[in-house]
Amino acid sequence: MDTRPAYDSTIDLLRSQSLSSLVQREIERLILSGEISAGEKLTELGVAERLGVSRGPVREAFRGLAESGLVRMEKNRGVFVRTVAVEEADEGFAVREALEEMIGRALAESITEGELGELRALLVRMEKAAGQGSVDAYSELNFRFHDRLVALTGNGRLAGMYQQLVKELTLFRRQTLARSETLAVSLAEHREIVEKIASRDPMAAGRAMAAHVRASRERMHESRAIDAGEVDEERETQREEGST
Amino acid sequence: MDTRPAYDSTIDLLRSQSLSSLVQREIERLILSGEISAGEKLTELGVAERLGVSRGPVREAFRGLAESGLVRMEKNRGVFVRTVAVEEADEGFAVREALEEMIGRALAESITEGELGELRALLVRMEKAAGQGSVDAYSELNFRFHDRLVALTGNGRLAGMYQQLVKELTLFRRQTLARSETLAVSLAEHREIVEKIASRDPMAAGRAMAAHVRASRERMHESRAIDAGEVDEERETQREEGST
DNA sequence: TATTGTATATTGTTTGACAATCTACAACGC
DNA sequence: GCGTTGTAGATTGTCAAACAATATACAATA
Repeated sequence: MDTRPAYDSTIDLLRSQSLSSLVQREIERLILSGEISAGEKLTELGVAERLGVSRGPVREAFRGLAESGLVRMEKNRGVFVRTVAVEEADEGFAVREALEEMIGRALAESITEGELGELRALLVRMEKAAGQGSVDAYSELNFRFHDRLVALTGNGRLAGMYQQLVKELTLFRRQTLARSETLAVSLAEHREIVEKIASRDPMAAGRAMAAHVRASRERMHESRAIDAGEVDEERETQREEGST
Repeated sequence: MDTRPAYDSTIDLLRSQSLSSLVQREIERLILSGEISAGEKLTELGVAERLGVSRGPVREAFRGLAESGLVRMEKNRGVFVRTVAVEEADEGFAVREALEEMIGRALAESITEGELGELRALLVRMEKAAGQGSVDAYSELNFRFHDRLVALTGNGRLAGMYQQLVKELTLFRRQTLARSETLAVSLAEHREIVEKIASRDPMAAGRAMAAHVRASRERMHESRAIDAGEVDEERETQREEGST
């Protein structure tokens, strides 16, 4: 009865992964990609039918998502995709600043020439995307850049917390640097980061990372201010979120 | 706000909390208090009968606990209380160092005289406990001290991540500074922290916090080394963990 | 001794059931 | 008209029973 393309090799996957985990990951994907928007209510039956499973695994997935902060469960009312207020986003940015500073310091001491080359290759691609004003491509590379940095530290716990934070901030707004004017600025900051890491100066690298996060947060606030001005009568939760 | 013994008015609680949440919190308590020890296998039926509920809520609780990192789920094998290797604990300490540094910096800029008094009162009690060589009392106060610090930052996200980390480190070893000889050293570090925060020097306060975490990690390693020497033929997972 | 087979326990998932609660809406009284 | 009350329907929270799939322990076999 259920021959949809996306769920073909389900059998193989179920040999190693529980169905609940797959459901959880799928819902997470739907949320982070924006196919399910913030604030939206999720019904057990609705998700269960959409994915072709029963209520049980869906309930379990909900609990996992709630624990990771992507949804909010209200007893007898349902689960809602979490909405992140700007104040919460600021808190997240503050923590991220501390983590990125730590990443910068660590990498300045441990990075290899090969890894530096990898980062510089990413920079080249970011430069190209920025030159073309391609916000989507740049954002994707930007994400990859930071993800790679934290991975290079070799600290799994750090990477886990970092990604948890990024998910939340993604939830807040999927286009932090939506304006193509800011791409060049952002790119320069990334160059500075790589440069400081390459100089093997932990404090300088940490400062560059922290400064970048602070600047990102500022850009986020500016974007918000601009949007608020344009829309004027702003109804934040209902506004259409542009696709990426 | 919630000063009831524990299981007084279960009915009231169920009005606002789902049974799964309560089960999850109870299992978490059992784990962190050591009543369930690291590495132990938890069966759905066993926990369900122990708490007088059915398998469903227990499964959900397990998923929540797995997401928060306290248990590990292996498909078709069961859930196990997570064991934290020393390498993982080190990763945790590294992240905690970054977070505590952030806390120190923030508090140096925002703390009030009243809050400082509160911290100094805690220091007095810690001094007393250290003087009596009461490791248990000191550890408890130590925990309260740091918990209070992060709360004073007003950054909820930071507090959340911090507590998540502390839970994991608790899981690793419930007695980090088990040796009464180190209490005085630890106390001095805490005094230094309060002093630097009081001096309103963010960088100095951050450094004091970071240094304290590094020293704590060192003490943890020393304790381990001593234990290993005593036990010699060390079988880490089976060794008796001292109460508290 | 190593391998294979088998019994048992546990997990993973489904289904059905039902009480509790929320939500929306209609009926009612003022 | 407007606030209150009542009711119906939907959804959640929990339980229970069932069964396939898998893991584990142990016996049988080569």
